[in-house]
Amino acid sequence: MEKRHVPAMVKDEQLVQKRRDQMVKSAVKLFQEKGFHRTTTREIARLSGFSVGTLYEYVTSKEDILYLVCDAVYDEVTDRFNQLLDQSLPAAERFEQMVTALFQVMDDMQEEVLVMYQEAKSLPKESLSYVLKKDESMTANIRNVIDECREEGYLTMNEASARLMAENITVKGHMWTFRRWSLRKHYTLEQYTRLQLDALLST
Amino acid sequence: MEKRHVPAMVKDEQLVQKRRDQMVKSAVKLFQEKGFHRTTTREIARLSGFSVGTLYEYVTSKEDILYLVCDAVYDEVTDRFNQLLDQSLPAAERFEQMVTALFQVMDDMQEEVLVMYQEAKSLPKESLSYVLKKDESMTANIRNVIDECREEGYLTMNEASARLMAENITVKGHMWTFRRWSLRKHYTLEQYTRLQLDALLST
Amino acid sequence: MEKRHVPAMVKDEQLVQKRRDQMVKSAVKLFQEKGFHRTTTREIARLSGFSVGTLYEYVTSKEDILYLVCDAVYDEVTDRFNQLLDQSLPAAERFEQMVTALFQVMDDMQEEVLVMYQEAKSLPKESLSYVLKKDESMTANIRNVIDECREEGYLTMNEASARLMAENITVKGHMWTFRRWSLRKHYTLEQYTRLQLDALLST
Amino acid sequence: MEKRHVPAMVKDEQLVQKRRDQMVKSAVKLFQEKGFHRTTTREIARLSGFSVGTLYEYVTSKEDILYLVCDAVYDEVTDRFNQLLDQSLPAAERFEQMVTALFQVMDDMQEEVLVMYQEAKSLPKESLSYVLKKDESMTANIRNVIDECREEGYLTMNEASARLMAENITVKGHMWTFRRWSLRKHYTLEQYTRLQLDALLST
DNA sequence: GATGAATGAGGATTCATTCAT
DNA sequence: CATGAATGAATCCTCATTCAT
Repeated sequence: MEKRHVPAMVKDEQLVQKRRDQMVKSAVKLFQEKGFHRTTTREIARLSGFSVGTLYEYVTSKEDILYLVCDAVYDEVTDRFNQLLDQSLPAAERFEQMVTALFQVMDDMQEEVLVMYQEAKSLPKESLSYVLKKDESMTANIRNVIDECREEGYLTMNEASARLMAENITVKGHMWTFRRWSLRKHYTLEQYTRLQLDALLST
Repeated sequence: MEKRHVPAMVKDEQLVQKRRDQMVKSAVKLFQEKGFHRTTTREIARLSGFSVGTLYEYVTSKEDILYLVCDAVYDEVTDRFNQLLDQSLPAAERFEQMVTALFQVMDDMQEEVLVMYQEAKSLPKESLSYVLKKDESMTANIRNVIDECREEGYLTMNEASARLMAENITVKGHMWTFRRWSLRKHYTLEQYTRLQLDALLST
Repeated sequence: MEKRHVPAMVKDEQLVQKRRDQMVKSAVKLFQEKGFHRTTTREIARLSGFSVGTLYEYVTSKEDILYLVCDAVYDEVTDRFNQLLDQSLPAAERFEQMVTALFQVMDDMQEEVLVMYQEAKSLPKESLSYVLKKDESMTANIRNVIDECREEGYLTMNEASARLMAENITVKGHMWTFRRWSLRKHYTLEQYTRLQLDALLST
Repeated sequence: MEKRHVPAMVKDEQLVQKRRDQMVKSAVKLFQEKGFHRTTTREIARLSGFSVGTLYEYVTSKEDILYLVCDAVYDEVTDRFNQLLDQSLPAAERFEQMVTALFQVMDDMQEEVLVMYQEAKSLPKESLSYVLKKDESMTANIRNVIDECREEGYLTMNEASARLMAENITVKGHMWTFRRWSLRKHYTLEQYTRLQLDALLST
């Protein structure tokens, strides 16, 4: 999936990457505290360690920053998730591992995921659909594991159920972040993972 | 649960209710299109059929409007949900009915629920916790049905699982609205309901 | 000096007078607390015990109220002042009595005088010059006493000095209100009066 | 006396000073014409030669501007006053010189002093008391000259009378501005000064 | 005569974006 | 490349005044 190109005035690619990383880091923190709309470009620049003028050398608009944030968060989520997966395991363990990994990543990246969840709607249409595609691709990965489990006979369910299970797992991951005000009161991550696995596998 | 009092300049309670209803209706529409922050008080007033000045006779701030929206949406969700429930059914049917009812309400009130979901975070702290309490109480209702099913032996699971199931059902309801871009492509409401029920009951 | 006519919708002259008295009383209190510009017509109406609508039955604009306030204050100042004067006294005593009376009235009507002093500048031109005329007439009264004292040989000074002495006395009266933050720290009204009399008469 | 710090967004201190000088100059003119409340920030910005946005780079609120005006006026009054004083003169001349200097400054800075006089009450409490302190310090300066004259035997009066004389002189200075509508009709500055000196010294 | 709901022009303030240095 | 001062459109909210009941 090709990324949406975000034009920069500065040519040095390395520098562009570095500055944008700083911006994303600051933006995540600020968006989390005050939301996208209540955060000013000045604040993002200041926290990033440079001036507004500089910020606009690396980005065309405030919305670009939000896009970069969403993009970066999704990339890191995907990376971490993939790193936790071990392709060689047998079906039963693959499934458990996959869910555990997903929830672990969501736990590690709570703030970032939450920000993306709550602010993505402010993206311009095109960027939004790019982000949704990333989500779909993540769900597709989950779906793959499910399908492999089905092929190995570990899970028995039809097409439609498998697809929905993938969606359900994605959402169960997300809800660990967006309903944390409720869930953390009653479960640790391990308990949450265990119980959701039980529910999914109807033990 | 006591509502947060929203002061009005106008004394006539009937009129206050009427005008606020108009405002809420307009606000839902506009918030859905452009989000809370991109919607102006003028637009809300115009769409409601009166002037900004009048709007501020019924509300203290823009945030009040958001609060009224969230409050109204939750009230209607709860009302409709309760109206669809039939206390006299046997356990198995009660459970199905409850889930079906919830999803039905979510489907009927997609826009409203979605707006509340996406904009509630812009509420001032106090109003936000009021809204969260409403959510908790809704989940508690679901939990009650689950507990009755457990008492009747229709469902067997421990405390922790029951609690989580309630949360899961709530979220499965919500996700029908916030993931509709994905779910509608593959399922009708009926299919979605059937499949989620199957998943919940591990048929 | 003919008063500026302030038109009213209501015909009953008695009622007009009564309502305006209420308004003036409320307005003085509010103007003193928050100044003319920060006081709203709604507040004046409420404190007067009737509605904004009613207020505008007795007055054409907010500025009218300020005019009524200034007018009323000046009238009462003049009344009280005159009542304290005893025309039959000999020169020396007349002078002391006049100054004492003036200061006494200023002390009694601090708030009112201060409000008039600080807000009169917000009057429309015409009303302002009416108020200034009242001030001139008050100073002229003082001047008369001075002139009588000169005629009786109690005071010896030329025309220009006499005129200025009248202005000085007027201002010494006013300053007891507008510099009260400083003067009250060091003098009682009696001390202030005594010392100013000494200064005027160069004892 | 430490000034109240007025924060600016712009870092360049020189520029801040320059822009604030422009603002103060424009504000004095506008406040004089229409008063603080009837003057808009836009007008001040326009007359200063920049935009509203720029204005708010140098000031936090409209009240800040009023504070800057009062502060600047008092500083200039004090400066000019001190420059006109000659410490080396003998008592009698010192006194005359001081009063003459004060009245001269008041005459030179009529508009500014008047504005400060009429609008200071709109300052927030803290700024107001700062301005009052400046006034006290000015009066204290006058008092010093009086005390020196007493020590040199040129003036004989007790403590309380000396203090009041200082207040009286201050007010006689101010009244040349706030009663100019009356005083200018009858006196030139020189006449006014001469007559007030006579009155003070009971010639 | 009294009421108070409705109006909308007006005002203070913010902030994304630009551009000269 | 970096800076940060300048811009002004946009936005929330207020309040004097009106007018239908």
